[in-house]
Amino acid sequence: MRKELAKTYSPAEFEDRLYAFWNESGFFGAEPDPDKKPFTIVIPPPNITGQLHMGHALDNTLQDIIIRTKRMQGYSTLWVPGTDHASIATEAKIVEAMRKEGLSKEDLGREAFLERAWAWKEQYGGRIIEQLKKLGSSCDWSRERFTMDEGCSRAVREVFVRLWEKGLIYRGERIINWCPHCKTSISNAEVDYDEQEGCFWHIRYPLVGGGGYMEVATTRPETMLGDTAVAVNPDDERYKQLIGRYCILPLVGRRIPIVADEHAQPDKGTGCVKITPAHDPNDFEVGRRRHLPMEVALTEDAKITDNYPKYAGMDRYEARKAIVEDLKAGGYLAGIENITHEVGTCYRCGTTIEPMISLQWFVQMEPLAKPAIEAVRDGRTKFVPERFEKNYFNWMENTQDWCISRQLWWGHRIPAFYCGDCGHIEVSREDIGVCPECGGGVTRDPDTLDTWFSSALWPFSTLGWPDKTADLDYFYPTNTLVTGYDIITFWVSRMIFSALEHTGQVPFDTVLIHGLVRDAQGRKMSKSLGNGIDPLDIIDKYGADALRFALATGNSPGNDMRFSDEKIEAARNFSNKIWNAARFILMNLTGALAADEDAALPDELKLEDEWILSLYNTLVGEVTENMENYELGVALQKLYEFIWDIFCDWYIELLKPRLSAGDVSAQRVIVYVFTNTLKLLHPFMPFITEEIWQSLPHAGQSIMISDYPATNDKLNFPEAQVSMDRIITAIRAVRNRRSEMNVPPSRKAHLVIVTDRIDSFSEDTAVFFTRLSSASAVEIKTSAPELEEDDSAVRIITDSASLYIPMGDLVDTEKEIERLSGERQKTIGEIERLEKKLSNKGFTEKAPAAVVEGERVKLAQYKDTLTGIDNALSKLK
RNA sequence: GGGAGCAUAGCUCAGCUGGGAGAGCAUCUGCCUUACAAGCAGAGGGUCACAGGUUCGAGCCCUGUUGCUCCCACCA
Repeated sequence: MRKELAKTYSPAEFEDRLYAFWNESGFFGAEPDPDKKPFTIVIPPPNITGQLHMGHALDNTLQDIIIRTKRMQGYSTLWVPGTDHASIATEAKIVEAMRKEGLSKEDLGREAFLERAWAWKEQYGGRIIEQLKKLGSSCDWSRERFTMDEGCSRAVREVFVRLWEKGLIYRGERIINWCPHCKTSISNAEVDYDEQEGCFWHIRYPLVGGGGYMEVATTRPETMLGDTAVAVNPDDERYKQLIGRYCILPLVGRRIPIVADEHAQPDKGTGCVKITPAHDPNDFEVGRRRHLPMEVALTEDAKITDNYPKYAGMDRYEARKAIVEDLKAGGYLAGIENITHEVGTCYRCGTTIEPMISLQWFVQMEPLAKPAIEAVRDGRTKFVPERFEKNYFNWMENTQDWCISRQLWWGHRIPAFYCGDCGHIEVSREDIGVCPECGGGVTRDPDTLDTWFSSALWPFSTLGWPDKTADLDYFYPTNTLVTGYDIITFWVSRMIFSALEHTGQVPFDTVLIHGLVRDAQGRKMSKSLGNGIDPLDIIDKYGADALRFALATGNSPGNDMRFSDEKIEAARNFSNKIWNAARFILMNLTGALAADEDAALPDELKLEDEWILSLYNTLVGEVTENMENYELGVALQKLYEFIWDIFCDWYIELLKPRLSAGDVSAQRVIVYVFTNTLKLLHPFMPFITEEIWQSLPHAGQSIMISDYPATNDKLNFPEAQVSMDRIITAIRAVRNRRSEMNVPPSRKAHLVIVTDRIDSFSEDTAVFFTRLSSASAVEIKTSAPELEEDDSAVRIITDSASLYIPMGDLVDTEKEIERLSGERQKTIGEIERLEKKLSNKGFTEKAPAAVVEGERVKLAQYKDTLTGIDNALSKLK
C-alpha cells in the first residue's frame, strides 16, 4: 500500500522514521559478495569527546552521497563507522572533570583513572554516533569500531612489535615538544604556531680573563640558566680569535666555552648565540656536535629546577621577569627590542610548548616515507583535487622521526618491558612478568602511544587485520577516503605509509579533500568566537536534507565554504519545491497508476514528453559522469536546475491540460521522469526522496536500494528538443513583451502565430500559449495576417515565428517602432559579428566543423529574426 | 625562506578536456494563474584583479605584477 504524502513538507515528521526503517531493514549492511564489486569507505573516526559540528556534517554528507550512489549502482558497499579514543583530548577532559571534584590523576592512580575514562567513553562516546545518524549516514553499524577496542588494540600492538623488530622504532633522548599543561610530549605535527608579542633581550656574557663581553640575544632569557656554551660562526672574523676561550654565565657564574658552529650566522644579531642544549632543538644539535653538557633548567611543569635556588620553583614567566631584573641590576642587559614572533603552542590546550630533552619512543620515518611517496607518485592513490599531492609530498619528503610516546594514561600502553636487573628492553606481543634474558623482574613502560598511531591503522585494523579475514580480503583496499585538508599530514599520510608497510597495499585509491566550513563572514567556526553553527539545530529547524543540500551544493573539492542562513533557506525551499511537485503529480494520478507498480513509459509520446525525456536522459549522463569525477557540487547543481527550472517550471506546466483531462500517458511519463530524477537525487537528499518515492507508484522496498538510472539511447529526441525550444522561446518572448507593457496575466489576448515551422507550432502545441502566455485564442498561419493598416498589433519576432497580439490602444505605435528599431540594431550587430567570424578563414578552416556549423545556424537564425523585424516595421509605418 | 590557493553580478560562489559568461541571495516590476508566496512571470546589474603572451578564438593555457588567505620550514 502506498503511503499518503503529507500536505506540507515537515522533515521532522519523517526523517527519524525513515532512518529507522532503513536501519532495521538491513540496507546499511554489507557482506562480501563475489557477484558484486566492493566499494568501501572508512569513516574518519570522530573523537569520543566530540559533538557533531559542521566539519563532521560536511565530511559525512560527502561520504554518504558517495556510498549511496555506489550502493544504487550495484556495488557491495561498506561504510565502516567508528570513533577515536583521542588520547590527549579525552584525558584532558577527564582530568578537568576530576579537578572540579578536587581530584588529580595521581590521587586516583592509573587503574581507577582508566575505569573512569572507560565509563566516560561509555557515557559520551555514543553521542556523536547518534548525531551521525540524524544526518542520514548509511554506515554499517554492525561493524562499528573504536580505536581502543580489542581488535584495534591488537593491531596497534602487532604494528609496534613489528616495527621494533625491523628496527624502525627506537627509544632515545631527543628534544621533544613538551606541553607543561598536558604534561606530555607531543609530535611536531601537534604544535601550532601563534604569533605573539615578545622581546629580544640582549645580554652581555663577560669574557673570562677580561677583554670585554660576548653579546647574545634571546627571546627567552630564563633559558640562560641552562646555557652551556656561546657559539660563533667559525668564519666570523670578529670572533675567530675568541674560539676556545670562556665566558662567565651571568647570575650563575658558570664558565662556559665559546665554540665554533655553523649554526651561528654572522649576519644575524651580534653573530653570537647562546647555546641551551636541553631546551632548544637547534642548540641540542649544536650540543651534540660540540659535545657540550646538557643543563636542565626547567621541570616538567616548566618551573625552574632546584639547581638554581634563587629562582627555583618559579614558573618560566616569573623567572623571566626576575632574571631580566637581575641582569639589569648587574649591568648585563645591553638592550631590549620589541618583536613579534611565532610561538609554538599545544594544539589541544594552547599552552606554549617547551622544548625539552627527554627519553621517548620514535618511529624512524625515512624508510616508511619512501614507498608512501612512490604510491602517490605512481597514482596508486590519488588526491582530489590533485594539488594536495604537493602538500603531501612536501611533508613526506621532509618529515622527521615521529615521536609516538605520550605521558598519558588513556591510550594504547607501549608494550615495552624494562628489566630492573640487567636493563634489557623486551618489546612483546604478550605481557611478560620476568626478563627473558636474566629472569629478573620487569616493569612496563608507563607511557601510551600517540592517538594517530592507532588511527594510522584504521583502514585495515577495522577490517580485521592482522587476521586474514573475509572482510579484509574483500573490502580492502578501501576506495575513497574523505577528509579535510587540515588533516592530511596528521592522518592521511600516516595511513598511507602504515598500510604499505603492514599490508603491502595502499589503504585507499582516492583521497577526496574538502575544505573548512566557515561562518557567514568567512571566519573559522570556533568555540572561543562562539560563532559555531550546530548542525543538529539546523536539522531540527530545516531538516537533514536541507543541511546536506546546503553543504554539498556550490562546494568544490578542497575549497572552504561559508555557511549562511541564506544557503540553508534556499536548500529548504528546494526541498519544499520537490515536495509540492510530488503532491501535484500524486493528485493527478488515476486508474492503473493508483496501484503499486513502476510506471512504464507509454508507446505514444507527445512532443513535450520526448523533450523532457531527452533532457532527463542527458541529465542522467552528466550527473553520472560528475559523480565519477567527484564533482558532487556540480552534479547537485544540475539536478537542482533540472528539477526546478525544467521539470517544475516547464514540464509540469506544459502537462497540466493533459493531466486535468486524465491523460494516462502523461501520467506515466511524468511519474517516470520524476521517479528517476528522485533516484539521482537520493544520495544527496535521502529522506525526502524516500518519503516521496514511497508514495509514488513503485516496485521494491526502498529507493535507497533501487537501481541507479542509466542513460538510454531510446530516450534521445533531438527534433523534439529543437521544436520545444522554439515554443519555449516564443512563449518567453510573449511574456516578455507583456511584462514590458505591464499587462497583467489576467488580461488575456488573442495571439496570431505566423510561421512556417508547422512541425513545432501546431494544434497540439497551441494550448501551451493559452496557458503559459495568457492567450485567449491562438491562430496559426503560414502567411502574414491580414491585419488592418491601422491595427496596432504588437509584433514579437523570434527566429522561428512572428507573433502578433492585437492590443488596441494599449500599445503606443511610436514606442513600438522605437523598440523594434532597437532590436533591429542589436540583431544587425550580432549578424555582423558572426559574418566577420565566418569570413575569417582561420576560424572556418581550423575550428571544429561542429563549432563552425553552430555559428552558421546562429547566423541564419539572426537573419530570420531580422527579416521578421523588417516586415513588422514596414507594417507599422 | 619553500609551496599552494583565491581574485567572476551588490553579497556568497559555480564554471568539468579553451568555442562569446551562470546560480543562490539581494534589488526593481507585475502577479494570491486551485502543487508550491518557502511561490510564479519578467527586468536591471560583469573590461571574468592588472599587464603581456600562445591561439582562428582565452574566465579557462603560459609569463609577470598587485592584493588577500593557507600550509611547511625558520626565527639565537
